[in-house]
Amino acid sequence: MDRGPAHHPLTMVSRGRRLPRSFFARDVLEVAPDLLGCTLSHAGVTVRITETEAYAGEHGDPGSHAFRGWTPRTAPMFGIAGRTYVYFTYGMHWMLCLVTGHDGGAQAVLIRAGEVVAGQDVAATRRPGVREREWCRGPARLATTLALDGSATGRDFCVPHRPAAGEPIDLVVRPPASPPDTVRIRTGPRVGVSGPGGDGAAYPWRFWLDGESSVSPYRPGVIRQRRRS
DNA sequence: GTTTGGATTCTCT
DNA sequence: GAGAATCCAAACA
Repeated sequence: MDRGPAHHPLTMVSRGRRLPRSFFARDVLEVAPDLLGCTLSHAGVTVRITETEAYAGEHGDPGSHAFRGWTPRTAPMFGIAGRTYVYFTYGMHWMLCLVTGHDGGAQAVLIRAGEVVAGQDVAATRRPGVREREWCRGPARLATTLALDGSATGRDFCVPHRPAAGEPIDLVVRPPASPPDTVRIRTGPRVGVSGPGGDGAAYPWRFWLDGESSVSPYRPGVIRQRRRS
């Protein structure tokens, strides 16, 4: 398969249009790198995606939440591609995943980092005292800057949605403003995944744009010692 | 019912 | 670099 810009899937999508479900209904290992450079808009802030991670779902990926099968929390991952899976972790952080692959395959792309390209004034109010470069440097920071939490999980972002007062705010994923920069895409082990799923040789499923300052630093997964009470 | 550990971030040294 | 913060989902008895 030719992965050059001329035959890149994103060249088939009009600028400014949201990415169609067919873009997400592909294997997660194709979608994750293709999302680099795309923009994500929610609640008045637009972020250009610079780092993603692929999670292959129920079968064959021990690092995925879906590895143990369907649970109420992971239910959105088992739905159709083009929906969100927003989950809570470490007692304080929300993270955004985009569901991909065939229906029920439980594949998802974790959006790890990005660069704010619009709505800087809004972002600044959500990240007071934080330097702009750090606003979306890490999945939980990105979710905070985009005002994403559990109310956004399971939402279909492939269809236009005009929210009424009090309804969730629309989420939109659009293709890059310029042709995809496939040359700069790098791969490596996933961040913070403990156990076999964090094996970079078996699962080099983290993708980022080389040279981007917003890309989060790599940390291997660790088993934390529980605090004594 | 209890226990365990987490796809992280922030602060302090 | 080390350690703390924080609470939920899932596993287990």
